[in-house]
Amino acid sequence: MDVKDKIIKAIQHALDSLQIFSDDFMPIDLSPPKQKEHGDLATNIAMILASKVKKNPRQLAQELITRFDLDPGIVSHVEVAGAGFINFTLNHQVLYHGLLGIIESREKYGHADWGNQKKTQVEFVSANPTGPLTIGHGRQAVLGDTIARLLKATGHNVTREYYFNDAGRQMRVLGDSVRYRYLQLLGKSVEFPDDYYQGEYIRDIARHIVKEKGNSLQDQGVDETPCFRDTAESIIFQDINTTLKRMDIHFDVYYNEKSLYETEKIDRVIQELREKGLAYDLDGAVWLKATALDLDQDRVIVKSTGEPTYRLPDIAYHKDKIDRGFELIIDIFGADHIATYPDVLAGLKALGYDHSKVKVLIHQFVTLTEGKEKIKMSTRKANFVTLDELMDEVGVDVTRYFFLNRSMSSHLNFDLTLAKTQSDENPVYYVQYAHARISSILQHARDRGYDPDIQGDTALLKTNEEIDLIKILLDFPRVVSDAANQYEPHRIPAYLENLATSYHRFQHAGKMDDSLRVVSENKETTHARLMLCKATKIVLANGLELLGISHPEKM
RNA sequence: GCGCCCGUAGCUCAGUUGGAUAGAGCGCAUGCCUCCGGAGCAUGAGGCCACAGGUUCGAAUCCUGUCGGGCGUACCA
Repeated sequence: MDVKDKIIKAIQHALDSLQIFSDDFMPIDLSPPKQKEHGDLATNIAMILASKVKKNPRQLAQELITRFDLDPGIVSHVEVAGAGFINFTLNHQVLYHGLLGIIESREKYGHADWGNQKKTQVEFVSANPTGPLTIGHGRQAVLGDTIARLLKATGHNVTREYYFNDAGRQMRVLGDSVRYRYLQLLGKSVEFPDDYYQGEYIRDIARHIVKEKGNSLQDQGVDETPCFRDTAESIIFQDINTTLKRMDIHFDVYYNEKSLYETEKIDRVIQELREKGLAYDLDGAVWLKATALDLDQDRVIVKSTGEPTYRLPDIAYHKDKIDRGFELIIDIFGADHIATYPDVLAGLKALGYDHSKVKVLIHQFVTLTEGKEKIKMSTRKANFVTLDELMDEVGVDVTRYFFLNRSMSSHLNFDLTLAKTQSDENPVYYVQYAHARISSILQHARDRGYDPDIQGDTALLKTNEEIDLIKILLDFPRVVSDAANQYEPHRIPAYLENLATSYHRFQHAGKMDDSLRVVSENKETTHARLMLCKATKIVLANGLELLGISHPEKM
């Protein structure tokens, strides 16, 4: 990576000596070109500056490269190409050196420390306990967990948090739904309301209550005994946590909205807003003067019934996050919450807080299809596929990979029949297979008397397949840092598939040509190639680890 | 009506923040192992990057408009 800095410095030097200064702060772009014929790194600087200094870009590029002072031990070749690109080819020594670095760093390879242990919170899932987690929640759960993993790997001090509310109207309806099922189980003929929770799990909870309490609650309304609601909540929450654990997702903090009331944080927010003239009364309700904060309409924060709307606790909650010292606060929401967060940010601004610490990531919905049928998901109507059902069907690794494979801003089309029938052709197996295959070849080498931990002469690695593979391995830290920095986990699977392809190609070469076999009579090449295998295995494992996906030794 | 997201191969999706000849997986066609894992490798067919303008050396990417789909636009969360 210092290699890149050295080249940028050389370019900067050349520009200085030509008396070219770009006054607007413009970083010099130096990135790997798409095609390998164009070298390892390329810059477009000559094309960008050409018009400013009134020169033809190619000519300017020529002038620049004659002024470069680069160690040939680092950059073996520089050329002007295309419309004025400057392409750099790295000396293989740089690659060999990097390869050794991977093996030394092991499970730390790809990790970085630019997060500076910044106190970071990732809030996700945050589903109220009204039913089992669905495929829709799954996308968010996996995204949130993986973003947390990426941030941790880049040196952030990460807290995973789950925010929930077990007090509102939803929970009352839930409790009453259970009560109705309970009465039905006791043989009462009561009609189950259409807009109540229809799911089978409600019956299960009711059965549980019958078992525990018999018919002793048959004359109790939902407001007279907390039993229906509390039992439902505790069973459902347990269920949610079991599902999350199954996906290897663990939260550090469960934050209950209720506590915001108990500690009077809600009241204080209203008071403070009033003092600043940013809240006012109208029609018996309390309004947030959002128009004074560049939003298009004012919003109710306390209803005329005296109950707050979701906005108020959300503002108080985010204020509390900042008060707890978080310097980076990541909220992961589904597209249905798109309208709510500007009010929350405006509220924070109104309270004098730095809302730029809050990053709101919106993921689009999962549209579920079965063949060509589109299924509308709704917890209330019991029209959903649970995450557990999905994992039963395709397994945890496939489930996680499926959600991570695509960018969160794109709508995810989930074809159930396809997921079931093609599960063993999922690209996740392709990546895992490469890892297992390496384990196997390392074992094979040991069986033949080789010690894979002996350091070989890396300079013997020089076929196209070997060099390409090393270059991809060395790109891993950049990919991880970019993925973390942009909150885009899907870059990791894309990278891993590419890496797996490159590895398979490398090992396959030995099938076509004996002199390219990894394990052979030639001790020197064998030791060198085993190092390449080991380094690849490390990167595959580290990458899969970041995704929360297993990296089996055997499949 | 207004706001956000999306429109790229038959299907599902990438596209390194504006770069060189637009990619992968699945599906389709054709090849490749007596020995390191065939859950693999190679080759091929398949594209008006939704459409129309604009910005510049250069646009799938940025701007404007149109069409199509999703989600919002609550004194629901």
